[in-house]
Amino acid sequence: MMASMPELPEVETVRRGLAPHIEGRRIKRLVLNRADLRFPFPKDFAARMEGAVVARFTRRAKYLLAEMQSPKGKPFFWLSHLGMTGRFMLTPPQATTLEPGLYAHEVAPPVAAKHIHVDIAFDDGTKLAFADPRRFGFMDMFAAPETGSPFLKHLGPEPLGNDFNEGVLLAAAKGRKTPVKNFLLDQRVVAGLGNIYVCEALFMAGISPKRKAANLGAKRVARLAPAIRDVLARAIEAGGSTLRDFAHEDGAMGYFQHDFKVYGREGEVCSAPECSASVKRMVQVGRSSFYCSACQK
DNA sequence: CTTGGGTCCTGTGCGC
DNA sequence: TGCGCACAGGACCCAA
Repeated sequence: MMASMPELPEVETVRRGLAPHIEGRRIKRLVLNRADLRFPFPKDFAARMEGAVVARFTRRAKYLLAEMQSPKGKPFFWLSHLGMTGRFMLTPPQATTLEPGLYAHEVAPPVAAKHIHVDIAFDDGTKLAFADPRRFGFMDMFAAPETGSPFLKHLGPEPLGNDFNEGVLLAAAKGRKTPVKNFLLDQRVVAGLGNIYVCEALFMAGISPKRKAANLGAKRVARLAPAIRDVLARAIEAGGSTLRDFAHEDGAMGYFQHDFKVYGREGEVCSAPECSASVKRMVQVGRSSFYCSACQK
């Protein structure tokens, strides 16, 4: 079993878990326990957040996006990125203790107090904390998405949305000399994939991570686009089941227990039927690629 | 425009 | 047993 890093499916699961608890609630108080995460918090972040209502809690790529309704000013957007180890922890109004792991995206021990960087209190008593030991996460604030934030400006299509298909992928791959692995990690091509799901999608599509994007060809792209969608959709389903499970047994929620086919399985026998090759690992763009050289061409 | 490399951060797990 | 180091990862930034 492997804890998974927050890529699109994990972020979506966090969104679904949190949305019903915070939508429509007003932030009474927000406390920053430090001035920065990966980047500094926006100027006057706490002051501008206080008093605002979370009108809608959405997602774009790996970003959580809250539409905030401010009584004293214009609506704005609050963006959060979980980085590698970022987690939101929710305490419902009646509860007295923080519930560590609730909506966390990975198997993790309780977070030390020193890693809790943001504390939010809502007007109904709901509390929300953001913890991130490695501080690869960050938050931002802006008036309009797409134009207002450097993080959203150049994002490609949502892989599960209507704007993503083989045609788009094929067009984007044209002339790209970079390996398909690097190509799919490029958020301008398709938004929300990370190292794990790129490895899995390429395995599912039978494509070598080393293949140049420009040399994919229509046939492989026709396998790749659905593979990307399938691998993400199934992971979201798995995340959804962890959300449902939590309602019945407390404690273990939000923990993904994905069964990856190649990721993290170096040396193991390939899971494809009839294939006896072993899963290989190599480094691309400074990150591990796991693949089966017999199945992926 | 494309591509590659450096940087940020810290807990974990390995080898010696 | 303890130390040092590679590794995990996303996204920005800069240079060529």
